[in-house]
Amino acid sequence: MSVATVSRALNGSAAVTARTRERVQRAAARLRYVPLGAARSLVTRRTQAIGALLPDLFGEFFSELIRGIDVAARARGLHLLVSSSHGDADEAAAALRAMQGRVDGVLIMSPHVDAGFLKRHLSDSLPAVLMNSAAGGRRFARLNIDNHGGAFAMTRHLLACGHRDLAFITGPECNYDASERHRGFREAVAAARGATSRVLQGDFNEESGYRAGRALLAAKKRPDAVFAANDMMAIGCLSAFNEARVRVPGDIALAGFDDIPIARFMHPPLTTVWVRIADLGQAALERLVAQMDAPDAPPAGVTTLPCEVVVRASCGSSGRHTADRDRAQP
Amino acid sequence: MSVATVSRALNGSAAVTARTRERVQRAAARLRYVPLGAARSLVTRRTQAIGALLPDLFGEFFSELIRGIDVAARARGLHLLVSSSHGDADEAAAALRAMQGRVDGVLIMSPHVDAGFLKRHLSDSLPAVLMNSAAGGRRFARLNIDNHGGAFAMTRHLLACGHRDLAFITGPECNYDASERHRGFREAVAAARGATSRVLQGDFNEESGYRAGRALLAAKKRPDAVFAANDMMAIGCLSAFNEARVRVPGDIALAGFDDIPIARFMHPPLTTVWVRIADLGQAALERLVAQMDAPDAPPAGVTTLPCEVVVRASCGSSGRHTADRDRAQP
DNA sequence: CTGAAAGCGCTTACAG
DNA sequence: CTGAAAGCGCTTACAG
Repeated sequence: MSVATVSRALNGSAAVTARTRERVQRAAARLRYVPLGAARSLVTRRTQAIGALLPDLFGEFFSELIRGIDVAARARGLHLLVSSSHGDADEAAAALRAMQGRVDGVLIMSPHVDAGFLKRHLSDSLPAVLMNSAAGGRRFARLNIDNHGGAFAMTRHLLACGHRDLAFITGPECNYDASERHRGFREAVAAARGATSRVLQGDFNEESGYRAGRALLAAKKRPDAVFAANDMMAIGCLSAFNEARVRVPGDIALAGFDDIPIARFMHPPLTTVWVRIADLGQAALERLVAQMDAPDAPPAGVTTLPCEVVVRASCGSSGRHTADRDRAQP
Repeated sequence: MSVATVSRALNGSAAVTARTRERVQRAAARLRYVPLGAARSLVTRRTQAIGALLPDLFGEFFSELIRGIDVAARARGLHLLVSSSHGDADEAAAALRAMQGRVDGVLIMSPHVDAGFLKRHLSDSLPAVLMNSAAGGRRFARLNIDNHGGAFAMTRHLLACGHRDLAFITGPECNYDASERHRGFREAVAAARGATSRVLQGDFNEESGYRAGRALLAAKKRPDAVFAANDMMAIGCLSAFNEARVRVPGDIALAGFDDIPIARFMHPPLTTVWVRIADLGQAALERLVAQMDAPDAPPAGVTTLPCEVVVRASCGSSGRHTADRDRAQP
């Protein structure tokens, strides 16, 4: 039996008798034969792998995101190559270059990425989808969370609860999500009469939220409500308040962003903006696959995934309420 | 200039003049040429990639673990292929088979894996390292957390705090970490005079901890202390206690396991067992690389990483204390 | 130090 | 339906 026949049998070609296919499969199973990916890729020009370039892996946000990508990738028989934790643009560039020629497409989420960066480091022929990125232009498909809308809605919610003196804990500078969330906050405050606000710098980690919380407690006048640009910082901030016996929401209201799985288990359960993180990963992968299948199709443009305010106990009452414990796990 | 020379220049072969190398590199940069991984792999028999087979990706444990693996892999120029979320042994087997021929080695952490499974689905020639696995035998290197020792030490700590009526929330059945932690608890209780215990079934997710907490509150007699087999469940349990206005540690002490980054930000901060999760991933990768470099070396045996009880506020005082807020982030 | 040539293990027209 | 043969893009002895 020739290698050609074996190849056809294993790859499900129609031009093989059932008997032959079966014999081949049996033998392959017995010998635990697995075709060498490299050889196959060399001739098919497909690696059956996609790459994910991520900024970092701290916290539940990224485990959710990777999970969404992984599930969608496996459903399509694609392998997932991850690369993360690059502190600067050079490391991100190296990671991106190293992926080239090893993957059929890349998913990119990185604060260091802008149009020029991509032009320099990304082959024109490699399909790519940007997640939560300011850059993109016409060349790249983009998938964004509605950071601005979510932050705007949450700020409106805080105002509707009667809070007037608001504080915002920002994410890292130059981070697109962070700046969009900040913008949503700013605009909602500007549109409200009699509302004042202050801003504290954070970096999306718990520790920076904790520090911001301490700083707010030390201020001459404490705010009515604190809106942290993500849940991790809100949790850090909550920890500072709890430590100081400042009651939430009795003394200060507190809100986050992302609705990471743990948010509902806080004390008090955290009011936050629900982002379907895993869905973002999944949608991004599917967008990428579409691009890989039709490389000459027109660029896909920007898709924005909606967010939703999830009202729990940390902001005081506002009339509305969500029976959250009953909501299915994402 | 021949392709051979280009290849040598790009791969750092000594047999090339500096001038030639420079010309090649300049041209490669200008054309954004990246050697095709598949072709290179085919001839070198190295993919420069390693695979990580993980059971799931929920929560901070896995984001920490992947981070540790990723950092160590990048330091060695290796790509990281992840595969997770397989609900049963068949899916895990498919994932493992699909990786074969695409990676130079695999890191395996999966509750579905035992000696027979590995024998059936893993090529003899593929280096592999098992993390937190009961299986292994002589064929595989293993890297385990000292689950038993950590749980034993934590239970001793609870007893030293004066608690006598203990409850344990277990992890999923058939999970090695879970059963080892349970064993540590059981043995420490058995060795203590006058101590009683009860066990509640959990599955390592917050929700199951929450349910266990509710069940404990509904019991005729509440325990003095609850030891959850991981932090996620402890957090869920804490949420149930907080909701019911049961004070921790005033009314019931509570301890977890893993010391995920968020544990210290709970209210009260969670006493738990510190596991250097990222270090586990990193150590496993280094063990794997050693095996890849010396495939004929004798199998490495079992390494057990120590754990450490981190005393925070959730279990009441015991004399000892850890200045935890000051501990450097891992 | 450089080049010509073989060969890695597959897939896929092309014959038969 | 099956097989012989070319070729994918690299690396690496082997000559020169």
